[in-house]
Amino acid sequence: MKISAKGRYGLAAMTELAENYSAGRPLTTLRISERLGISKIYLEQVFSLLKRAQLVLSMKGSQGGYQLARPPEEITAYDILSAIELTLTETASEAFEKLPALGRAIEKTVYAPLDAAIREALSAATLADLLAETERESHSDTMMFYI
Amino acid sequence: MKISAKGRYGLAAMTELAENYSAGRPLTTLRISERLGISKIYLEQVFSLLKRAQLVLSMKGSQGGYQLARPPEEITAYDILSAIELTLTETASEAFEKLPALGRAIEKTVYAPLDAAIREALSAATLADLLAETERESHSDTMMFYI
DNA sequence: ATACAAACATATTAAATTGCTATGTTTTAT
DNA sequence: ATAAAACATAGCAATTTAATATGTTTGTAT
Repeated sequence: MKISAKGRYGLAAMTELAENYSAGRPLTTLRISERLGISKIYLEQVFSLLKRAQLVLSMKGSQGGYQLARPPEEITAYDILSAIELTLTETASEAFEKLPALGRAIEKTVYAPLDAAIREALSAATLADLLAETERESHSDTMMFYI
Repeated sequence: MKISAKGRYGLAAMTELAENYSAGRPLTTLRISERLGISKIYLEQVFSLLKRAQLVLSMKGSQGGYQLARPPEEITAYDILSAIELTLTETASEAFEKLPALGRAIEKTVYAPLDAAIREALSAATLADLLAETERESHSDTMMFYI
C-alpha cells in the first residue's frame, strides 16, 4: 500500500519531460537524474518500463534521449504508475481455499471497490496538472523572498 | 500498493468474529485459524494489532478468546487495515530535496487524492457488508449442486 | 489447589521485494 | 572513427514480509 521510489521517480521524470514537451528535442537520463538528484543508472531502469508501456519515445545515439509519446494532458498518473508498480491493484482471491465464499466476499466488498477508487483517483491526475502545480509551487517558493 | 497477507487475515478473522457477534461468547485464535486454514501463531500476531487498535476485546484464560469491540456495522475495512498495514497511506515528500516544488506538486496532485480515495473506499465497507456478502456467496456455492 | 487453556510477548529465521550498482552492448549523430 | 546516448542483464545489499519457535502470564474449571 505504498508508492515505491521507482514510482516517485517515474512521476518526477515524466513531469520533467512534460516541461520539455514543446522543445522538440529529447532529454537525456543523465540530465534528468542530475536535476532530480538521483542515480542515472537507476533512472534508466525506470525509463525502460515507461518505454515498454509506450509512454515515452526514445532516440538512441548521440543527441538522443527521451520525450513524451503523447501530450501531457493525455498521460495520467495511473498510466505511469501502472507501468512501474508491479501490483497497483489487487487480484488475490486464491487465498482461503477452505472458505471460498469469504474469499470472494473480501474480493467483491473490499478489493474491487478499492481498486476502482485507486484507478479513478490516479486517472484524474494528468501530467499537465502535475506540471501546472509544480510551477505554482515553485512560484510560491520564490515569492517567499519578497514577503 | 498491495494488501499484505496479514491484512487479508485481519479482514477474514474479523468477519468470523462478526458472524459470532450475537453469540455472546468469544472465539479463540485456534478455532479461527483452523477455519481459515492458516497458522494459529501467526494469526495471534494479527490479533495483537487488532487489540492495540481497540477493535476487539480479549478474554484470557480457559474459555477465553476474542470478540468484536463494536457491532459489525460500526467497524470498517479501513479500521482493520489501518490497524494492520504500516503504510496504508503515503506521507513521503521529503524526497526530491533538490526540487521541492516538484515534490510538493506530486504530493498534492497525486498522493493526497489517492489517500483520500483509499480511505473513502475502505471506509465504505463494513463488517456487516462483508458478512452479508459472504453469506450470499456461500449460498450460491450450495445452489450450484441443485442446478 | 492444580491443571489446563487460552491470551500475550519476544526472538529468530526464511523468503520475497526493493533499491541500487556494475558491466557491458548497441545505435547514431557528428 | 569517436563519443554519447539508449538498452540489457546480472548481481548485491537492505528492507520488509511471512512465518516459526519458545516461552510467560492469566483466568476457568475441576
